[in-house]
Amino acid sequence: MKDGPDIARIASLIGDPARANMLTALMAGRALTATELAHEAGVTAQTASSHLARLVAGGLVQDRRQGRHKYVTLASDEVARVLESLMGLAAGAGHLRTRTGPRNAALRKARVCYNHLAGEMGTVLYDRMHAVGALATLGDALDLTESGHAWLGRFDLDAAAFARGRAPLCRACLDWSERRSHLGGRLGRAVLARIESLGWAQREGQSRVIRFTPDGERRFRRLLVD
Amino acid sequence: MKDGPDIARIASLIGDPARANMLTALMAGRALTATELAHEAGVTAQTASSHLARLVAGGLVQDRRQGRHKYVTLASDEVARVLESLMGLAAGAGHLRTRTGPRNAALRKARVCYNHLAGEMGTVLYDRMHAVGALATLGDALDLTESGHAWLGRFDLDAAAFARGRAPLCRACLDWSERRSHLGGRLGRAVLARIESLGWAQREGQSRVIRFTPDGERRFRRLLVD
DNA sequence: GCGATGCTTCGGTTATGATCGAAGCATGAA
DNA sequence: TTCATGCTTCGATCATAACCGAAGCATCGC
Repeated sequence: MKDGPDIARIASLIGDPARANMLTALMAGRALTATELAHEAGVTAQTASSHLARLVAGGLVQDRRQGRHKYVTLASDEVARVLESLMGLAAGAGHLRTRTGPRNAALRKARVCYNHLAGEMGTVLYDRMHAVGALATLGDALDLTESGHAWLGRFDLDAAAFARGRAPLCRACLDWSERRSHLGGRLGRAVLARIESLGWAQREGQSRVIRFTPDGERRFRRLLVD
Repeated sequence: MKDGPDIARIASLIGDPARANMLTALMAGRALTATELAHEAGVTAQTASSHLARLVAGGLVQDRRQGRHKYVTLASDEVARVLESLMGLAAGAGHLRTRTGPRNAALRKARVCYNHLAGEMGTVLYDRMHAVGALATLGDALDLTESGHAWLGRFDLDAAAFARGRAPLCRACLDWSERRSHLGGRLGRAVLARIESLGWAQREGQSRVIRFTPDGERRFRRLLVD
């Protein structure tokens, strides 16, 4: 009756529609200002302010003041993963908020999950890296293997260059549309950044959609199978 | 602003303290009756009835009538995993509902997560099976390898005997106390059942705690390292 | 048949919190 | 300085839903 962590506390935080909209918007990985989030949630600046105060107190988001702006981001990758898994449940229960349309198809194809690549393209990458032995799971710690370091050369990425931070280098993140894992962590972020800097794909407006160019997708897929 | 599944819908379901208590109680894996759940939640039978109706409608639990009783279980392993990950967030935010005590230590050591073994003992099993190559991850699909089938012989378990069901045979489930994966899925359930039938451990009362006997723990650990 | 038990429906009370208008307080620009 | 912008605090309104008492309806045991 009273063992374990207080699950209701944070669930009720996510359970309010306005706050859920804010959190969903923050899944795009960008830092957003308080007024931008108010707009996303469809409420006035005053109410958004109180919502944000609660989210900060609950440890779900972080805020950073810069001049007269207040920039807000998700507090951690773990928060993003919980949100993603909740989306999986909601989608499975058949309660999509939007009818399936072209916009939704694009979301399923490729989108940003906090700061890394998700959707079909994300899982393809993850699966391939596993198949060639670039990734190895030991316990829950997903690790980049020796050959994985070399393999990353195709992307002109040097894993050794990443400073050792507290956040894990690799992270398996469950994808709500594909129902499988994709690559998260600092490496996931780096790969996405690389794809963008190569001009293979770019984020669409303020949404989570990542739009690959036809040529970009071809190059990306070829890089995987070679 | 309005893409993706309706996350607030289910989060608000979990967000009510009474319902959260019910769901936490159901994490023990047993089917509970409506009145038992009312007691767990600390509310009267009437209010529990309406809460349960909501949980069923939301797809979080399943109910089965038997005589004049109503037996309730979690709807799926996925629900259990989401709850477990929410506990991880809540625990990380430092908002445990109970002060750390002997009861809590037992919970961290070994407990049941829906229907499989969690806590330190669960992660030890998972790590070991990975280390000896009994488990392999391919994409998100965790799989039992050839050698894994043989390895299971130590437990007198024959994976081939499990009927092929819709639920995956193996499942990595994130542990809120250990912050790592443990073994879920039908195999996880079978292993726990085996441990119990061997008398190595048993569930404690109505809680989630699994109490190993000194001898049982010794045998279990020896089986892993041999 | 009878009473007891388990669950549900109905009605009404109450508390929580989501919301906004208006005013206050910073910061940055002119 | 003065004005505009971004955010917060205060106060009040209002809707939602959590809750229980009482009554209703099944099912079980006798």
